[in-house]
Amino acid sequence: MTRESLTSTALERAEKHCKEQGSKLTDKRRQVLSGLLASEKALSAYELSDFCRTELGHNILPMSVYRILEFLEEQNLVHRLNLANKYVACSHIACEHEHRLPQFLICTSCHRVEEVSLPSSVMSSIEGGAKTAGYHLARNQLELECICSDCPA
Amino acid sequence: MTRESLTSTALERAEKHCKEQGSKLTDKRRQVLSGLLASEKALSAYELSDFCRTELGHNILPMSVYRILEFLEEQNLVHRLNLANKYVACSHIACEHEHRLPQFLICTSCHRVEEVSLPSSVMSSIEGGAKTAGYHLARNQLELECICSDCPA
DNA sequence: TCTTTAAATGTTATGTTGTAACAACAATGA
DNA sequence: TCATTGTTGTTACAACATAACATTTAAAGA
Repeated sequence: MTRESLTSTALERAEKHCKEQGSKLTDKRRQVLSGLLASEKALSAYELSDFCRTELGHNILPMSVYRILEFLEEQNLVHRLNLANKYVACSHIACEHEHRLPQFLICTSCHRVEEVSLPSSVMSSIEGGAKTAGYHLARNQLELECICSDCPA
Repeated sequence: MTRESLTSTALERAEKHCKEQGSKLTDKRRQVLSGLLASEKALSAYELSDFCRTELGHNILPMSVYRILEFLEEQNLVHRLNLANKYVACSHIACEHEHRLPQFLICTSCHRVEEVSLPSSVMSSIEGGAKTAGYHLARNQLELECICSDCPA
């Protein structure tokens, strides 16, 4: 399947998903989401604003991008990477997977991001380690600084 | 042992450590490090500049704090938390432990930080998961968003 | 000791990221 | 139509981080 058709499938699904939640995927929101879907790598809000303008011809100021990303994140359509202060589209919008807790491998060199699911045994043993120290996980989202196979070590 | 004596022990060790590396723990660097040691929680460079001035009477501008933190991080005397953009003193300066790969439990509510060591089996299984996806870990530093026992869930 | 050099810190300016507050506009339902 | 709510536009500003260059301090050699 081409990237374009994947994107349009994802946008359809996203629209349907929003409708089910009683909210709307407006034009601007669709533009921001399609920007993220079109990007190979994680983008900051400012980068995404630039990307939408220069690559897609959509003029969306950074402030709006922030608001829209916040909305999309609530809808689980995008993920915020706290380690990089950047955003990625959820890689499961266009597929039928049930939504699992996401873990991210972030290439610190080229900012490519892979969304994976580590074995639940790993997550539970991390949770156990935290509990021993008197903490509990606030968020089952793991972000790992990596180097991807395309980048020199 | 009191907090003060722990701090002075840590400063002695830090000075010795720097000497061995052929570098120097200058007055300013000592002041910044003692600020971090005195703080209960992770601090940003600006917060640390304020803390040094108001609590310790040391006037160190943020620009200098950044430079000094960079130095201290190279010496493994402080750790930078990318998840929070803040810094903590290494909790093993004053003890004789061999230095292990650090993992951090960060309370997102009060910013207290616990430096722990998860079982190496956990780390290797994470590493394995990354490898499967064609990535390898750039940094064996794990940062987890948590809630500590003092904060309401 | 004096001089030269390098390292550390001071200073100013500016770039980047993120949020607050309010105005304008659009969609919806009574 | 009018009132209400949600969305986007606009301006201002706060917080975080770095660049460039000046000044001071420390170290090393003549």
